[in-house]
Amino acid sequence: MEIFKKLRGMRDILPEEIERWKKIENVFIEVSELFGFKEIRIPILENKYLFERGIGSNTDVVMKEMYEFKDKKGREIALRPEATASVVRAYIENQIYNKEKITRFYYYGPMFRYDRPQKGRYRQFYQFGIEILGGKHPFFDGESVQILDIAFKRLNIENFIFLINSLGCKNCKGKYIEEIKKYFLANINVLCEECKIRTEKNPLRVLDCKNNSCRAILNKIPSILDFLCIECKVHFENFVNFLERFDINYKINPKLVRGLDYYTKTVFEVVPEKEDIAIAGGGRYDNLVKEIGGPDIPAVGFAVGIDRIVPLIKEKENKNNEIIYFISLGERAKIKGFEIMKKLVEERIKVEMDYEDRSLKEYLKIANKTGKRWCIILGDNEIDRGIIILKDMKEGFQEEIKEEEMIEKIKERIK
RNA sequence: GUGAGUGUAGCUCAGCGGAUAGAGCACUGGACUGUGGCUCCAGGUGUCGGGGGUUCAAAUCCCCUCACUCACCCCA
Repeated sequence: MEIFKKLRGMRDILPEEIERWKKIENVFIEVSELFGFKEIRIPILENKYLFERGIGSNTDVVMKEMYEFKDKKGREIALRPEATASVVRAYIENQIYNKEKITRFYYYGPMFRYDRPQKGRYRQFYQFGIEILGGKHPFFDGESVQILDIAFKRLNIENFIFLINSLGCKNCKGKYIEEIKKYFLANINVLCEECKIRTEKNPLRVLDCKNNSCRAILNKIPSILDFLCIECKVHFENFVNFLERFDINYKINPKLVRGLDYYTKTVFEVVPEKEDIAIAGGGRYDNLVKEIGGPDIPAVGFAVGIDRIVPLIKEKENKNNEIIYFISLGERAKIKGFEIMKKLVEERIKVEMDYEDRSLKEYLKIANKTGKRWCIILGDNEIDRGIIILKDMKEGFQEEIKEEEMIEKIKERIK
């Protein structure tokens, strides 16, 4: 018999880990909602060209990491590699810009990229993200960063830093690209193979190449920050001032470019200190809405990699100890026991029962091993006397409780 | 897509040409008949990832393949 195994890059998240996931999700949802964000749920499948147009057809994400296929009618479909393009599509399709000036969305769900799996990287991974549509003021950028900062701190993640940069608008970004392209062409023989291609297709990407010979010539390259037009420059300064004013731990990195084409002006990444894996990333995308067929509307947002946050959360509480383990001995006790169990459930008390015929000793072993603190023991003796036994596994203490007083007493004890 | 490492009991691993493949933990039963954890005793733990080759002899060496892990690329 063939044993089926999960697909490469996929994973099962088991109950003992779920508590941490839920905690993280809830913190991000809560903080976002406090800032007036509303949830949007978008499809996992989209027209493949939405991503090509939105993210950029020369990006790695689109070129080699997209799960794509044809459906039964031959339509070109892709599993979303990220959510921004979909959110913007929904924003345009539902004409939300006609309903409000500023739209604040948050989303949460699985994304798919056909990557080689490794630490903190999966083919199905989970992102929480926000998008603010309709605002061009740098404080919207600041707000995004602020939400991340508050959420991470609430999760007791302390040692992280925001790497920030500005890519400028269409004009200054374009001028800068021209400039560095000329420079790279002049030094083309020094560049690695990859970067020779990048010089043609996406010169910005050469900036964060880790190859030594490429890095050597990058030292002499002008900073993009010196190419910003007045508007972009002021925008960036205001953004930085915001970070200063609100005590955000940040560092300007003029080489930070990011792999998605739609970014303009502000870009940022959150990196835990002493690690070079980004746990969140985002920035402004003032041209994207127009690019995929909507009106000319500026926007900013971020995405957090939940898979990468989970290992940073320490606590691992055992939630099992709040479930009462109901031990019923014999057939009579099973029926009577289920009656009692139902009453407990109606009172919102967590309880579980094992209906197999086991000895009391075995039941207690199981309770102990699975970390239960409380057991209810019910056998013929107890039924005849109209009582139940409530046992505290932790203290090794047990008491007889009259059935009529049961709910009240149990609530009191297990509180 | 490129490179490196690892696949042996349910788990963590040892064994690295030689006999019937081992340890700890976990598991099952008993000492203890309706009272767990501690202790002691007894016991299954196995296609040695899969296929092929070399050899008198392969878990061990070689080739192929698959899976996992890590790194590069890129990203969350």
